[in-house]
Amino acid sequence: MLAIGEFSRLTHLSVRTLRRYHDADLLVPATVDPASGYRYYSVDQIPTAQVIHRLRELDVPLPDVRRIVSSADPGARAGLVADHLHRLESELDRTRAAVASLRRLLAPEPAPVDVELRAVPATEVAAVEADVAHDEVLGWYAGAMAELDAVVVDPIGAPGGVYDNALFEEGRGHVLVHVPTKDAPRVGRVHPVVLPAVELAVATHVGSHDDIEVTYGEVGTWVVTNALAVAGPIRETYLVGPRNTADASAWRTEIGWPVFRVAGG
Amino acid sequence: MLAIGEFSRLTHLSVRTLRRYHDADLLVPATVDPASGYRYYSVDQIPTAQVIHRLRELDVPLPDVRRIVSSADPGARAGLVADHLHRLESELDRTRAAVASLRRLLAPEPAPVDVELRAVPATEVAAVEADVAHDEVLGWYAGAMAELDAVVVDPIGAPGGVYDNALFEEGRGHVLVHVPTKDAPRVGRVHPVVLPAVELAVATHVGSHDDIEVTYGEVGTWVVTNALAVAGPIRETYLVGPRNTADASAWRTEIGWPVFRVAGG
DNA sequence: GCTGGACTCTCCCTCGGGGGGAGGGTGCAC
DNA sequence: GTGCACCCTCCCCCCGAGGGAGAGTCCAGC
Repeated sequence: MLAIGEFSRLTHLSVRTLRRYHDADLLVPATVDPASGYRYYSVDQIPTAQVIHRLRELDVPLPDVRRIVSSADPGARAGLVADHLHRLESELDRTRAAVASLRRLLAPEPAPVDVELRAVPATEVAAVEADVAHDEVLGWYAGAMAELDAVVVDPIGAPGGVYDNALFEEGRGHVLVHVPTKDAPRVGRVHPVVLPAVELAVATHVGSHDDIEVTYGEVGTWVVTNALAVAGPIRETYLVGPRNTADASAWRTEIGWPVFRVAGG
Repeated sequence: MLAIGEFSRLTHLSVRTLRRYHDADLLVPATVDPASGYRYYSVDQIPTAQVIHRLRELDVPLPDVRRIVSSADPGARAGLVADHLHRLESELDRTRAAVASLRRLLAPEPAPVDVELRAVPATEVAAVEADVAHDEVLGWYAGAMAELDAVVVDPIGAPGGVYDNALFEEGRGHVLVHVPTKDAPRVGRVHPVVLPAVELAVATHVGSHDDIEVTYGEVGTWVVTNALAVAGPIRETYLVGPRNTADASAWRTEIGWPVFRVAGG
């Protein structure tokens, strides 16, 4: 039996952290003296402590660590770990995107963006929609678009998306992806939707979506300087996207922001 | 002039977050109505908001973000950003190491480790020492070892290190790297040191240092099961290391833990 | 000019995974 | 039997974000 200080020395986890792990039911001492409250650990607990240490280095949340170390079945354990490695990978993607975008934002002279005002009539489309959290949008989008592609055989234009502002303001919001078609079917999640008529401030973003926010900013500036105000969910149209070419620099995304004229303008 | 809600819509930063950035002097509204306290932003602030957004996605701490966006000189700004990208890279290394180690920890049957007790006499060495934070050890080590290599021309053995336990328990501690030699010089940070005589529990770790903790655990278990206790800073000896071969799987690191016999043993 | 509703303000609580330190009880070698 | 290192619990702080209460403000429509 090892006192907490000695166990700390053997595992390179601080005494404080060991106590917290006890409180969190993550690494319970082999015995606890009921009179003094002293924690005593067994040498058998060293490997467990090491696994916990590594998982925490990967920022795995404590409840998930508990689930992993308390799962007896090595197969299930490997699965849980694999899940977290996937999460790390997607975080890595996010980091890569932010780095790329930052480079362009800090580049000496960003290319100017042309913004125009366009009246768009009400349009019937085949759509899939849901309430989605901000960091799940990419995954949800891939699934929804695949389903649309499978169901809609005669698209009459480029696919698009409609993104509620709450998605950005509150981290969660309504998202809709669509393909324009006559007689939209009603299969699975796919169903017909009529997108309402709006007046859009439209700009075309060229290249990867990593720095699409730059174009959003340009549109926003244009909208404000032209005495307009933003009035509804953002529309995007994927003129050229991953389904057309793997070369992200060739992608063309139309960004449309519903606007209305401010009284004072 | 844009009210906070509109600016939020244009930048995809939440209203809450914008207020916090104001409090933190990070993104100060162009004007604040002194009577009502209402914040009003200018469209010129959109690009700044976007840079901040990206930096935060990279987990750059707010004070550092402030330093970056408030530095007028683009050169200095690029330098600050580059520093953070370096930090991201080293975090990535840490993640890689933790993943590799985790894989080995969860591997079905880890190789057994031979531990032996060895009396080591007092030894004179040429050393470089400092108080270092845990996450700076690797960088400090590289510099110190390079200086030792440059100064010590006639090493009579493999280099080594002595690591205070506080390094692990409190995240900061005394570290010493050394090369055994006769008549150690006193040049720059290099100076002679006599390592005291100790009794060491010694094991040899084979392979990359990513999972050296596994061997530490084995030594710890051995120490305890042999009725010994840990008594001082850890010693490592780099029998075969990066200076000998780039093939990490061939590295051999001797781990020595000073011990003394427990009375009851 | 008034009213209603959307918008904004400040202030405090919560969360997660740690660290610092106070104040007091324990274990054990001498 | 005494000194001292060790251990205990408890509370506060940190960061960067979100939730919600309660009150004040802006402005379009009437």
